[in-house]
Amino acid sequence: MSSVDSTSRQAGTEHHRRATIADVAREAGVATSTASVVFSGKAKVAASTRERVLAAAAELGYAGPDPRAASLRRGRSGIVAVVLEGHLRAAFLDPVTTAMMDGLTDGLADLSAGILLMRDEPGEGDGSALSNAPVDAVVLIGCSGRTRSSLEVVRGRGLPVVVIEGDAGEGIPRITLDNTAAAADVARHVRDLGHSDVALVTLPLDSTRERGLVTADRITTATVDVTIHRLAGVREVYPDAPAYSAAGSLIDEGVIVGRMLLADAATRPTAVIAQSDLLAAGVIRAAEELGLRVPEDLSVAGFDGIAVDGLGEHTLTTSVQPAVEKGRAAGEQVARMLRGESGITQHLTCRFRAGSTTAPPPFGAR
Amino acid sequence: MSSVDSTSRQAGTEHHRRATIADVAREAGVATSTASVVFSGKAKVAASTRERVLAAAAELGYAGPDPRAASLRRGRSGIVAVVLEGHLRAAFLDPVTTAMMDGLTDGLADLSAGILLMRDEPGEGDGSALSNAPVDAVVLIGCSGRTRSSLEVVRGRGLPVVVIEGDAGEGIPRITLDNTAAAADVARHVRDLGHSDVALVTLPLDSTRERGLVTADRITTATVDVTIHRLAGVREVYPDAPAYSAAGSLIDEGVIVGRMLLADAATRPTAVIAQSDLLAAGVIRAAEELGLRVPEDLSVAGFDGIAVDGLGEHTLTTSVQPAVEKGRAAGEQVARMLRGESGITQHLTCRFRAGSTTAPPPFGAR
DNA sequence: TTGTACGCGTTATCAC
DNA sequence: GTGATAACGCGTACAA
Repeated sequence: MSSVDSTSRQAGTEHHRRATIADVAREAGVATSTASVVFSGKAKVAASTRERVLAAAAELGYAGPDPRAASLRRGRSGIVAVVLEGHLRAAFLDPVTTAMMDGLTDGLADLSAGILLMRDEPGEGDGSALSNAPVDAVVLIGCSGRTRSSLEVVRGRGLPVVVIEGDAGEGIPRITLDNTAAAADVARHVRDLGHSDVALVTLPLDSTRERGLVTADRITTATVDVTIHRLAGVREVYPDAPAYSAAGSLIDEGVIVGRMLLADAATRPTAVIAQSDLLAAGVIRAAEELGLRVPEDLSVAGFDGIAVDGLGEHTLTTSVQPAVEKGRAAGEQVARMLRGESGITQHLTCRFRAGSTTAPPPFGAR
Repeated sequence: MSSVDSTSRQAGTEHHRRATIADVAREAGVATSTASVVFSGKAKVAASTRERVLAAAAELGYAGPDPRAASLRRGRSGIVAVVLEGHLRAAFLDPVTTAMMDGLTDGLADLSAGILLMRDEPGEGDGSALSNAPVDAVVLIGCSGRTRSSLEVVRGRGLPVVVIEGDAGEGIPRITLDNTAAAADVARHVRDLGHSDVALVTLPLDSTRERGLVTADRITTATVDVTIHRLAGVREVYPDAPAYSAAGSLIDEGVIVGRMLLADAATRPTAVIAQSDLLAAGVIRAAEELGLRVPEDLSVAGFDGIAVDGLGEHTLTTSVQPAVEKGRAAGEQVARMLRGESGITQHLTCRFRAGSTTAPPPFGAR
């Protein structure tokens, strides 16, 4: 499947030893501190001196201060770790996560810090990569039980931490969403349209990601806060609506669960409220397969307010969560803490958006 | 939209100064070197001594060696930079990229290196973040003209570099795909089924991402290698097939271009060959909208071999590219170069997969 | 097995 | 504006 082809010289196999700033200074006939300042720009240097230093650097092939040494001296590496759970692929499959990462890069822009991707590996024993990584701060995403181990490591090192959508305990600033209230908003919209026969599609309840009917038992053992909160919100309006959990936030999962819900015309609901836009898109797909028109025959609502690739014409009725904002807020808190100020917990709110996928129930239904 | 809620103590605002390994050694009544060895495990230490050191560390709240100092001393930071072009969100929207990132983490696993995400920011002047980041090596992804600036910086610093799907010039190891041959395979399959009336949907030709008919002019000014090569492969079999470029590798783009191709029954092709699975999925969607059955009325082939979320029943006829392998190979080359060996350019090959979306042309259609 | 001493490459501080 | 000096915190020859 692969073939080795040509070799190539390794970059870095130069003469002997890489030039240091001291070498450059000597070559230029100035003090090392002066050379340093030329590169950092932290003080004024005569134009002529600067020239000489730069010339010497070019001469010696010196490409600027070694970041490792600079980190040690400054006590800052300019890197912020982002800890995700599970495979990176899974994390980035979720549009909400990627939007959030985008916001994070924005929020961190002032620091011009890089983002170090890390998985929260439960099996990794003590060390994990987090203990050896030269990072200035850590952002924990979706801190469920598993992320706790990462948290210990981080606190032990005394690094600033921000948690997005999760609870890391006392004293750790968080970025949270009003999931319950927002879900209730969606449910009220559906109720106000006249629907009384409603089914719910939830995100996974726990790390087993089991697909199927959500029973009272399963709710009490659920561990994923987002799922729990959004479910609670809808249940404020529809206390008895049946709920089915999906194995993930995927269109195809929505299709599968959608078929389960819609297959039997006798028990078919007039509206489906899904806990994510991807699931909602899947439900719509399932409905269309069955020849149902959305929203005429079936109303479908989602959650997140992302642009679903492949949804086509429809504008989903949904609750738009400030995904980019979440990331930005986290980035800003990190910046604050690095400045020595205290981190602030922020609650962000979602905004209901009425789309074209919900309408009054079909005439005659219920 | 957001509300400040509660403040919290900043982690890291401790007593006075963080304990160092020297403090721990003193407290434990051993030499610093002994304490160091206890943490690194690079030599044998008497169990009793180890205990004392660990106890002292716990006492002082010492959480292990400072990674910044360790990096300087070792000359390694344990971080590999991955340079993507454009917004992170856009990059991670592409399933191929995320799969590749997954492979990269695997390939880098031996090094237990972290991945530092960086954008190739053309506007960022000289420095960019790359010059100040304490990284051991760099992986450049999709090195088109723009990534050149990053490349300069990296070479200047003498860091090992690997380029995935791009050409960075002499002496830089690359990971490439046999795009042309693989595309030709797909085209031959379609031809062997009996299709002679075929249309192509291509990826963007250049950074303008213009959507529309691909003319000879546009091909000569195209800059995206992947697009050019895959197009060339198909044209080996169908030299005169009309091609339409999409504005990106998205299902919705496939839908748009698909409609353009299929709207008019008179000029409708019997098969569409798309340059990515997402585009193919969109074309299928467009076909189904128009009441065409796939593959009975229209054959559709893609490229990539990814699992398209939302494609439902169909198994796409496609060329499966070793996306994860690409990442893994890059990771392995980085590992090699860090070991002091020379980097090797690797050509990976795609594997044709016949799916359920292609079939002989409808009876009567010439 | 344990201890001593040096240097990794910078940058902050203070004099000049 | 420039120069000398002292850390930054650790790893590791080398000697004991």
